[in-house]
Amino acid sequence: MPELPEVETIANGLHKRVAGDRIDSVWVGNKKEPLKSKPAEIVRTLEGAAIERVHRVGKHIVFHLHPSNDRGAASGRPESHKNSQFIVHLGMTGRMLVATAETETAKHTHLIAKLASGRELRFVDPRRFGRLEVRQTGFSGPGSEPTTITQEEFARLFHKSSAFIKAALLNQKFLHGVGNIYADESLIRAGIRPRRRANTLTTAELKKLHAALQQVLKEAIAAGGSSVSDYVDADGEKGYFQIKHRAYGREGKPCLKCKTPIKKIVVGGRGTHYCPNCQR
DNA sequence: ATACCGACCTGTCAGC
DNA sequence: TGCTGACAGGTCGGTA
Repeated sequence: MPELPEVETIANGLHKRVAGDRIDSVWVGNKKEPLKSKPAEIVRTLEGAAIERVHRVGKHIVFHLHPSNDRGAASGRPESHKNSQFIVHLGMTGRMLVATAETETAKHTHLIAKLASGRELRFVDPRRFGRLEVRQTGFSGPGSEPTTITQEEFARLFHKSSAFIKAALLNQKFLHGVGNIYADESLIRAGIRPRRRANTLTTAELKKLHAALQQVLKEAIAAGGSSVSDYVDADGEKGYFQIKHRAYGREGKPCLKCKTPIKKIVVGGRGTHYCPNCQR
């Protein structure tokens, strides 16, 4: 499900709900896939920690933790606890829910953190492509932040890559947070074909792509932001509405600009939608 | 360095 | 209704 705008919406929603709360106890499931850190380390790091802040880095949700006075001090390792972070990647189907204790546990629940407020933070992920990790050091993500990168940095990033521009946009080591939908949507807005080699884009085209990407992400975040609360409810994503896609999922439908049917091809193993007329 | 492909998993949906 | 196969918004590792 989630790309940058969705993760941003979810992270903001989580921040509103659980910042200031404290994790009293943690249950971790026995499936190993979603766990990037050892279960015992996740439990040790989370239990007793206060949630200071929740925000998005790339496609990751980052919980900044803070040892609580009693347990952190009593455990004798307040320093190691100081900058710990709980990092969640939702993969394709992951969800972080804030539920009441009475809410029935959904199938494929892999982690439950009981909060001091009586509520629970639950990680549910049927496909188990998501990842849960704890760190004692800061996490800055694998690449640059697409929402804030300058046009110059953006151009520098792609200038030397001979990869298809679509693949380059998806490469999290360049920009983190851009997924399949917004890669397609930024390319159609910029009028650039997905199979163009990144290093063949002119300065003007890179400029257009940079603007298109930031614009489409901004619009999508704004759309998601209006339904923040629903996203992390136990009921899931009801109420979330997406921006109008111009390319993604519109194979065979007329281009909104020139009526040419949108084409679908595969680039880098991902379904890729574009307008053969508008994109060059 | 890059492209392609399978693998990792489960759910859903179209088609028969 | 039930089965099968294709496909899904993500990432990794192997191979050419």
